[in-house]
Formats: sequence, structure tokens, C-alpha cells
Amino acid sequence: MPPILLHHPHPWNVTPAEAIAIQQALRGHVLAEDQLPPDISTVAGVDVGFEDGGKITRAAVAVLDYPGLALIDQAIARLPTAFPYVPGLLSFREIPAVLAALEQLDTLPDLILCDGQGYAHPRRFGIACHLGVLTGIATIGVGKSRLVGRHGELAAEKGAWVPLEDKGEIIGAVLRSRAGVSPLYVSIGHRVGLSTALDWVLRCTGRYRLPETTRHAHRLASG
DNA sequence: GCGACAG
DNA sequence: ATCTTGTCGC
Repeated sequence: MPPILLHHPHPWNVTPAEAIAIQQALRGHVLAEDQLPPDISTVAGVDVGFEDGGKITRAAVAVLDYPGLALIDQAIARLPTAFPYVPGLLSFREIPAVLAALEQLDTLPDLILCDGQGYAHPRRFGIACHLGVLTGIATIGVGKSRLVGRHGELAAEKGAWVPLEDKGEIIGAVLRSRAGVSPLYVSIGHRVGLSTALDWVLRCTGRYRLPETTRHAHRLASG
């Protein structure tokens, strides 16, 4: 599956109705099985912040080496915000800036942990899936809160997880990334299976609730 | 019609 | 997400 991005420009000046149509058209391109690079040596985190009361969108990408998890490359892109925040259409608001930031990198990462849902989305096409399909890079969705789906009680120990279900389908997992804190909502983005996605989120997580990738990206995109 | 609702 | 200091708790 060739990255959509390399085939033709993607229109971003769309209406919410058109955005939904695009999600429906691209969802079939999501690869739900493991197809990551053989030896992953770089893992990136992407995050978005806003300036001017929302007029400017600022995306940051932090590339860490693996397994060291040390910052080896970074990029920040600022673009005029052109789409409002609409639950379920987050990618249309944030991806343009994210792509601009990725283009500034010297080397593209082997895997990307996105700040937001992947498959755990109303139409199974959250920002992690969207970014993966457009770039062809393996991606994982890591949300700090729930968009859709239900789940049972979660044990308190780090590493504990329970499936996140919606309409009779497992769409992701609720993961305790650190003892005693609210869980993370993990789902596949592209070219990664759910169990592998959980493995990588834990592999990128240290003593804090959020993965090191996300923490670095957040630092760049905000404070 | 009444809630829920990633960042 | 963002506006924002000190403060409660492990």
C-alpha cells in the first residue's frame, strides 16, 4: 500500500461533511497487522499546541533513538488554523501542521506514537490511522481520554490493560501506564496490531504516565 | 429529544 | 487545546 501522500495532494480546506467522506474513503487503507520495519531504531512522538487563542496551530515532532529513548531530532511547524475542533474530525485540524513538521526532519522515524485515538474512533479512522495512511509510516494512537467505546474495571498495576469495545468489536485497549493514575487509551494506527501497539507504548514509557515520545513532543509544542 | 464528545 | 497560582497528596 503506497502512502497516499506520495500519490496526490490531500485537500485540507474541506467542510465537516467532506471530511467525513474522506475518512470513509481512506479507512480501507488502514493496515491492522504488524508490518513495522525489521529493526526499529527510532520512535517519534507528535503533539499539537495552539497560539493566538487558536489562530495558529503548532505541531511538534520529537524523534528518539530506541532503546535509548534519547532525543536525536526534532521539528516544529506553525500554520494558520483552518479547521475547528470537532469530535471525530480532529485530524483535519491537526494533521496539516504535523505533516509540515515531519517534512523538516532529516530522517523519518520507524514508528510514530500519536497524541489521540487511532482505530478507537466512531468511523475507525482517528488521527493515528490518518497520519499512518498518508505517510506510510507505522503509527499508534495514544489518547489521554476516551472518545468512544466501553471497558471494564482496570487493575491498578502498571502494565494492566483491558479491551476497549464498541458495537461488539474490540477497537483498542485501556492501559495503565503507571500505577495509580488515569489510564491511556491505546489503539492501532497503521501497520501495527493491537498487542504490538501495547508493547511499544510500554517500551516507550518510563516512570511517567505518558510515553517519553509524547512528553518530548508536548514540551516542544507547548512549554 | 437528551447526553457524549480525542485535542 | 487554552485561560492560570497555589495547593493537596503520595
